[in-house]
Parts: sequence; C-alpha cells; structure tokens
Amino acid sequence: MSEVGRDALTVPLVAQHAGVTPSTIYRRWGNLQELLSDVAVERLRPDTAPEAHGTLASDLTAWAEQFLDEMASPAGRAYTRDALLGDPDGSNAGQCSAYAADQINLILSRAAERGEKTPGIETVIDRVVAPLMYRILFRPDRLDAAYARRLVAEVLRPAQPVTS
Amino acid sequence: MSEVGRDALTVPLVAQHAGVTPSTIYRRWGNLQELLSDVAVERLRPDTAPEAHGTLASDLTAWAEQFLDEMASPAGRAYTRDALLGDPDGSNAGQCSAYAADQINLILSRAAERGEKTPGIETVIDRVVAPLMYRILFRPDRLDAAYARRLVAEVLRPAQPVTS
DNA sequence: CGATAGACGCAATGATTTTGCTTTAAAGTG
DNA sequence: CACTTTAAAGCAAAATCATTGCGTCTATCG
Repeated sequence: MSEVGRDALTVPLVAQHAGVTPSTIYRRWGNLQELLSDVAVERLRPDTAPEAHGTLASDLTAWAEQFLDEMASPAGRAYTRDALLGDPDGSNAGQCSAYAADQINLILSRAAERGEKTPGIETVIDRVVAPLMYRILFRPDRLDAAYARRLVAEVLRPAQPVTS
Repeated sequence: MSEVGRDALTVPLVAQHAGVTPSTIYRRWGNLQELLSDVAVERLRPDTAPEAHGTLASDLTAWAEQFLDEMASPAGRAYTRDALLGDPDGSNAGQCSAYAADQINLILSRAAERGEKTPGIETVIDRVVAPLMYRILFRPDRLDAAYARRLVAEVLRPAQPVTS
C-alpha cells in the first residue's frame, strides 16, 4: 500500500510482496476487499490501554478525543470503511465495536473502583461512540474535539429537559 | 441483481441489461462500486412523508421503528454499505443522512406548529439516528422495535441522572 | 447553417480472477 | 515409525473484467 497507494493495490501485487501466488490469496480471502477488511481490523485495534487521569470525566473525555482523532483521520476513515466493506457476516465490524467497548469498559470499571457513579457501557456507546461514528461516516463536516467533549459531558450529567 | 445476485453482479452484466457497452458504464462511473453507491442512495430515498399521528412522541416513534425496520433489513444494510463504499467524497453518505434529517425535520416542525416543545434536529440525530445506525452497521444483534422506542422516549424525556 | 463539445460503440490490449491438477507439508493413527 | 488423511500452496491455462484510442453520432451553441 505504501508503494502504489491504497487505490492501485491489487491482489497480484500483494501476492508478489508476500512471495506467494495470487491464487493462494484468492483462496484464503476470496477477494481484495475481504483481505483489506482483515487488515483494517488489525490496524484499528487499540495498541495501548486508555490513559488514566483520575476521574471518569477526564478519562472518558480524553478517550473520546483520541478516538475521534484517530477515527476521523483519512486513514481511520479508510480503515473503517474497509472493515465494514469486505465483511459478509459482520464479524469484523463487531470486532471494531468490541475494541471500543473494551476500552470504555476499562475506564468505567476504574471509575467504579473509585466509587464513582458510572453510566452503563451500552449508554456510553449509544451516547458517545455512536454519534461520533455516525458523523464520521455520514457527515464528515464540523467534527472537532469540542463535540466529543460535549457528548461525554452530556452522558455524565443529568440532561436538561426538552427545550424550545 | 435479481438475476445473478448482488455478489455476482458485474459491470458487463449491467451493461448488457442496459443495452449498452461496458465502456460506457466505466466512463460514467469508473467502477461497479460507484455505480452501486448511486443506486443505493436512490433506493434509500424515502418515498413517502413520515406518518402523522398527532403527537411528537408518536410521530417520532413510528418513524424510528420504520427506519430501523428498513435499514436493519438485509437489503437496507446492503444498500447502506454500498452507499458508503463507492463514495470518494462522502457526498452519497451525506445524502443518506440528509434524507433522515429531512424526515425528522418535518416531524419536528409539525410538532412545533402544534406548540409542542421539541428537541433540536441535531439532538435527535445524535440520540436516535446515530445509535440505530451504529448498531445496524457494527452490532447487528439484539436490535428490535423496543430499542428504537426507548431511544425516542429518552430523547423526549428529561433523562435520569447517571446511575450505579 | 456550421462548429464544437460530449457521449457512445467498437475493438484491441492488458490485467485480474477463477479453476483443475499436482505437489508439499503437517497432523493424526495404528 | 510407517501410513493415511487433511489442508494448503504452486503452477498454468482459461475465462472474465478493466482500460483506452479512435471513429461516429447527437445536441447545443454561436
């Protein structure tokens, strides 16, 4: 990919670099999309535990900001699309979601150990992860760290009544 | 697509059915993915205005249930993925989001005309559409109408404080 | 009316995808 | 340890697909 670019990548090229016949790759993955889907999941796996800042609010905010940063980048968006793409049974997409859930679970249980009240993991996914991912995929405009911070603040705070 | 199936569809096949040369299609769309992306956006366009039931809660609930139903179906999921796929500049994905936003806007302005208090469109997207789409794409399990109803109920109600 | 730009068909070219057959390597079995 | 079984890979041919240059047609504009 670093040589010919993401778009010009073909199965024969990958095979050549792997010192392998194209048919080997076709038999194992079926097509380039499924191969790239597996690669994408690998690249999207977090390589470090979420930073610990001492409070649930700061931990979750820092995580959300970094998550948005990585996923909204051109590389992150490309990996996410690749992961969704060649994924007939949805297992790769599920894995991506599990990565985020694991990180959040860790943050939540740290907070629980300190005695802080925490929302449920599903709530954090619905209120923080889902809006971030939805906007990254469908509305790439006007996404910034402030938005991530606001989502976290709102999930941790009793929300205000419906307005206007 | 109805003859050979979604996966076996190729540009030459489409060209043959269109009574056209493959090169015509390649020139206009570049590849099959971009063609399917345009088809998907077309299929995802709502063909009717959201039903009116008399209250914001019932309108939004009915809309969310139908939205989930359509988007979570195998066909809906396939179209959504296709729309995201062959979409270099994100305009097709943006269009899909705009469809939902338009429908919701209509529901909200109907409610506003009746004097009901309504949340903002962005809030509804964050709290209803985004969770639904996130789970459809990344976690296809345990999705049902009750979940959609709950999301709508929560966005319309002052939420309870963080628990546990 | 004539000119120009855009789009398509045709056909050739090159690349990719797919498949049958064979070989190799590894794992299990008596 | 020898033998069978299974899975995976190489090889090579065939089929299919993607890409491009060139000529033709149509419509739009001056």
